[in-house]
Amino acid sequence: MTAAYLERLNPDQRRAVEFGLGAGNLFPGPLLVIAGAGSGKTNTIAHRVAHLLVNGADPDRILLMTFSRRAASDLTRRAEAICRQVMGERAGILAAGLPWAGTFHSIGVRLLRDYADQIGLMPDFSIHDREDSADLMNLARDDLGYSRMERRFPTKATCLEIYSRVVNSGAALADVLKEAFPWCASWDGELRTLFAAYVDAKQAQGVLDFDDLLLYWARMQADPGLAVQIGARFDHVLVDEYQDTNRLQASILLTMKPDGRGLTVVGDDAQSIYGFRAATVRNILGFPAAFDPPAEIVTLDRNYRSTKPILDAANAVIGFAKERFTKNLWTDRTGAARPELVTVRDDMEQARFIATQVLENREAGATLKQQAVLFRTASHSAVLEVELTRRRIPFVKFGGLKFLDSAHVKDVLALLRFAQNPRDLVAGFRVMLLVPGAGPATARRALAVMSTAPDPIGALAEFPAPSRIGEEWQGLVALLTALRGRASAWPTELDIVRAWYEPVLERQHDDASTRLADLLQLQGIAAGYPSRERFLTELTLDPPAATSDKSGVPSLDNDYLVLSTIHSAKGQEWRSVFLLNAVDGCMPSDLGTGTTADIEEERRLLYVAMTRAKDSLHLILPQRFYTHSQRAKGDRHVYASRTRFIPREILDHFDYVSWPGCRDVSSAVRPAAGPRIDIAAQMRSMWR
DNA sequence: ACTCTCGACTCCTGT
DNA sequence: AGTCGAGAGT
Repeated sequence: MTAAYLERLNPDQRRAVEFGLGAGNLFPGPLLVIAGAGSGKTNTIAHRVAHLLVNGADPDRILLMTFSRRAASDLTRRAEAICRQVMGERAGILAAGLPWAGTFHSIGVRLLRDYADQIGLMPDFSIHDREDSADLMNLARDDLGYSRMERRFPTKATCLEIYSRVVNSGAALADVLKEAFPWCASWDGELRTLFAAYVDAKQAQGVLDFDDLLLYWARMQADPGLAVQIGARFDHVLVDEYQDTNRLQASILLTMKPDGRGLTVVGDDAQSIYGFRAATVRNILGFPAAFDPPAEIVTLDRNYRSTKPILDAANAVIGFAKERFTKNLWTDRTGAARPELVTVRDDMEQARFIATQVLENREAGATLKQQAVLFRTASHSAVLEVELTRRRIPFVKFGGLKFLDSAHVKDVLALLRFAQNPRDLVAGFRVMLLVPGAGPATARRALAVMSTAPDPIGALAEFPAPSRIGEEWQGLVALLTALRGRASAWPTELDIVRAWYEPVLERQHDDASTRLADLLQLQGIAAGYPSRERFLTELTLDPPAATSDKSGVPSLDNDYLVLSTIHSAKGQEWRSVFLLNAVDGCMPSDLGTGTTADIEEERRLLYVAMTRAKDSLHLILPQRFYTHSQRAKGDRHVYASRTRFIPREILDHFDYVSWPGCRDVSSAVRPAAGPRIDIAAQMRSMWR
């Protein structure tokens, strides 16, 4: 069968698709595909999956792990489309899609629920997200008395970060402290005790955190019997974005397919940007040598996305990177425009420049959706968001604070989770504090009673709440009993949850009506899931990524500008890209410039941002920007300089302009925008 | 003993 | 916007 669909690929892509699959051989050795930015990576993986299926692979026995659920469904859809073209009617075998496509974490959950019995785990465990985990860490921290130390003990978030890093990197606590958290090194012993208590608490409550999903999976596979069993479920294992996996994920992979047969990993070491999550570029750099004979390497270095001047500039930036697979992307997309370094006075001007430019682009024929504004840190876009709202330019923001982070949404989810798992202390705590008159002490006592009772909700009904607490306590008990007894079906049970919660909302927030709208939106999302447990699990693992401006979520067919953190922009592309704050202190962020590795990661981050652009790229350099909340005496500004990743030697890859160009004369006379001194603050401080 | 309220302080990236 | 600690209030 001469396959027409293979003709569309370039020779390297074709090699990656066909590797090891000739002449009835269905179980090829390990393959590493180094896929540069814009090199048709997704297309290539989709073709490889399709090629496997066309050659008779069983879709139920293909494990496809990606970085996000969206990437998984993208790939599945494309592979299906190719199969339909090639196989016509016979593609019916793909009716169920690829059942084992998802993120490491979501696959982990499914396997753990399957094998729960054999590893002593309750199959209906609940999953804590980052903040729940931090809250539980805090409970343990309080119990141990660490919150009342003479010297301040690390915050709950820091404790969790340290714990997480130890787990994901497989390093010793002492080493992690020394390298990444030197200011906490003296707490070594206490932290160890704390982590032990944290683990005990999770187990007593039937709760797993994100890290556990990988850790339990890895431990499960450390058992030779189970490793073989699980490995044998899959003929092919494909992993995307391999540069952003950590040690734990690599060990899972290697124990599942020790000889590498059927194993394909794809990634780009130049785009490794999740080191802070313990991802290590070592995984991809060391992949070939993990096998004997070593894995085959295919490099995709032809870029189909960007014009030559943009690509040249990006190559120049990454050219300074310390260590990588040698590869320089090339393209035959011509184009005259070099990327622009645009100097503006401050972040107000930056916002004005972008709004103006975006509208100009639209006049010239680019839709808003074909343009994006990228930034290092979610808060960097605040001024721009105001400006866009003022000019009525619709936008959707990816990254940063999310829908699920707002207190009222978390309250409702905590209610559902507590009903689902009454031993979940974090959920219980949160729920009980909603009742007026109930504080931490009451909640603790009630939860203590529940934790030992065979029927926790029943025990809660018996619990003698202090008399100052009125009927609302009984109302909560009634609600939980109803949810526990499945008094109403999913998702209508959210109606009774909302009925109970609305008065709480009114009492606690001034803007209750906006928040109520969010809850209705949550209910809409809930309707998309078949059951409460699926809803809770999948929402935790795959939360909605975007927040939009206050005017509500633009529906998908509307045109809107994309604002995104660079991290969330991974894998995407736009005709025109603007990068905010391309200055030192933002790129690299002055928070994480401790080690060389940190700096190198920031360099790759800039590279990722630049390679999102197809036709036009603007890097904005505010001459100064304001740092907020430093002093009560008024905001201060700092003078910024161009990011160190674009040194003088490579400046000839850019055009250097300042904005507003033609209004220079008037700006020489007019006072600078933004407060130079905060007189209002001085007035206030006269009387204090 | 416990809850509530207020002001000061901190905010990077995310499965 | 949320967290944390101090101090007032019941």
